[in-house]
Amino acid sequence: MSKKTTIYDIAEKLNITAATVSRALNGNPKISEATRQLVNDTAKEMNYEQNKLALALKSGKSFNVGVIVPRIDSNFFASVIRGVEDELYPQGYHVIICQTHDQKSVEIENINSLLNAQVDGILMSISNSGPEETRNFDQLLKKNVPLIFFDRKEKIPGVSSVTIDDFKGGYQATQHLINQGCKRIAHLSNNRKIEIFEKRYLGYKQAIIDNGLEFDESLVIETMSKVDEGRKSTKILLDMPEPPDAIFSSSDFVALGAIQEIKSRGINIPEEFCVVGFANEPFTRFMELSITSVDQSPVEMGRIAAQVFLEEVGNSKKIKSERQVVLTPELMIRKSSLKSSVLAK
Amino acid sequence: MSKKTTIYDIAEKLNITAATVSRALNGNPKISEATRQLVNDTAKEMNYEQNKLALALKSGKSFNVGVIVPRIDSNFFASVIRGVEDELYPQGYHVIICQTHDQKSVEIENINSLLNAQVDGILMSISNSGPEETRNFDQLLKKNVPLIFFDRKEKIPGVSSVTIDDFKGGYQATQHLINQGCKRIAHLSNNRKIEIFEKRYLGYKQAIIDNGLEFDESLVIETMSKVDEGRKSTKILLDMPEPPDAIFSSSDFVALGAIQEIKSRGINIPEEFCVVGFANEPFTRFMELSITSVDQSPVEMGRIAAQVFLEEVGNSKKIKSERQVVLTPELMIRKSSLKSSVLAK
DNA sequence: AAACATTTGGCAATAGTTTACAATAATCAT
DNA sequence: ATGATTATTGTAAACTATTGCCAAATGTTT
Repeated sequence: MSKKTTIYDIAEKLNITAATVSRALNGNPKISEATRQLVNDTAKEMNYEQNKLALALKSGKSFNVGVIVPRIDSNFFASVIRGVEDELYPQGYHVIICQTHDQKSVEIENINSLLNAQVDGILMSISNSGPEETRNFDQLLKKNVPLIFFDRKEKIPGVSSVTIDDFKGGYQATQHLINQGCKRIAHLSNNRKIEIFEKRYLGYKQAIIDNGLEFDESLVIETMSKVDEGRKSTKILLDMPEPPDAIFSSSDFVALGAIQEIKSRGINIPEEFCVVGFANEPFTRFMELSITSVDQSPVEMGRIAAQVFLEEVGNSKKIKSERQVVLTPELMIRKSSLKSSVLAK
Repeated sequence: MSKKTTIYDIAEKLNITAATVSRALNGNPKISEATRQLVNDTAKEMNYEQNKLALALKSGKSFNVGVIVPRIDSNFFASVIRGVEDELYPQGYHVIICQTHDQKSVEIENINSLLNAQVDGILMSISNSGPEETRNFDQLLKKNVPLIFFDRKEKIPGVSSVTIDDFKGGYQATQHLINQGCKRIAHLSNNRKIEIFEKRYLGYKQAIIDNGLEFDESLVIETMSKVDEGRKSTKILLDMPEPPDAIFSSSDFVALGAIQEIKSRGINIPEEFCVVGFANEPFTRFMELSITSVDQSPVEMGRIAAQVFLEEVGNSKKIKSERQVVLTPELMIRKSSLKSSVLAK
């Protein structure tokens, strides 16, 4: 209906050129104060609003960035996105969100789609399932579109990333269990082709070795990050001839499943069995039997990823410096792993 | 670095016009099969990708829609967004997400910002705090940008919305508590200027009246949707001379706070006191004492909101039909309100 | 009054794509 | 062979905003 007003409309009304209007609105010093005032007033009066599309086409900057995550309805990713938004919004950027549902094929589609939507950059956490085929990162890099990984990354020269120290997270969690007196600690991991899961595993392993405990590979099970899968894997562990007395899980959901299974067998937590999760999902705090977990400061992670992006677009021409930001994880000790005897001392 | 290839590049290479290339790529029937083939092959070979910005500028459609929510790190909103994405993505749309943190001022900024990013429509759930000032919906409507509310809506003529039947949700929850034998049911509401909270309240009230129980306004407390606020309000209720024997809360988080407070006083749930929440957040299912809650089918809500949007853009010229889709809530009965005696019968 | 400097704003190109209209070439009928 | 018809492609404008270059217009100096 009411067509949007353009600088041409303003120009026509004032009997000047669109160029002048543009300059006036942009505070170009070559415009007289009088004209500037007049233009500004008329613009306001006519409800003028700059068409960002035209600007984007002209300047080659869309002021949109893409964020690709496995899924959005998880607290971790939602929080990272929140961090990204908090940082980017004040700079005039918008965030376009894509979910991969953990499928590489969708991931590839998403990247293409964002690319021809002319995003100024892509922040992403890679998906873990699908064939081994290479992704289309080359395209991105060739087009000089900044790419920044967070959490789940891939080693690509020249690409920045923001992660936590997953090795340390795994180590801390395991060390904590050992401090609680646990002797036979199992690990519910996830697809270890993904760096973060491999590192959590390595941290776990190292802590066991450093403390002179026996490392038993059969106590490590790769488990999808779902409650039911956690139950299943825990069944296997508890049915072993020599069952473990603690579980360190690389997922809170899996830890929850584990707890359900353990309780259903009448085993007391934490007295007889300790459990530690990973990600510090809100429910770990809410549970009556609150769950010890490793916090990844997701909002902070998002903020920093956004900052790195801003740096890279700022640098435009300069040497493209690869940054690898590593945040420190924090172990949130709760009831699921805190033996009262230890608490007492 | 490697400049993106445009239709001009293809045209030049083939010694034809950009117009012909454009037509060939778009399957215009006026182009010979031979040329079409040639152009398509060359385009593929040169890694051509349509510049969506240019298209957007030309056509006036950006293929972006804005989604405005109070916050993204809540399962409900994240799930709605997921539904919207699922529906819109296959149609070539992208979703731009904005959070208001429940502040009207931010909401206004968001709308402006999305508008001059030339979004093709806005789906939103309004914020509940801030001054009473009118919002800038008029602008939207004048510009003929489709606006669709979901969940938290406002009554605006000509604007479609997707909600659940909150009255029914409130009624069902309360009826369920009455069926369990509860006699004195309190309600932890929220800002009742927001339609959904008002309706849940009205449903609650009606159920009480229909069942011949005494309606006591002092048992209704407006409470922000936070765990701690839930505890506070529950303290007040329990300290009353004639305390309630059940709580229907319009928020799961508040219900959780209530449960914490009740338990801390040694009152048994559900035997002595029943609690029902609203939203069916995942943790209500996970808790050892699982919480009865009203499911709002958020993913479905998002899908439908997206469908309504697609209809409206499709209609373009036709009569702008206002649609009010109302979904049916589902009461998920769990331990926090299920007395074993009743279970037995 | 002439010469020069300065201010101000117009012209036209640019970004990449689409499309109404025009033009050319080829085919067919008379 | 001429005109009519069709098939295919080209021309140029449009979408909106920005910007280098240039031209008036104004003011200043001698």
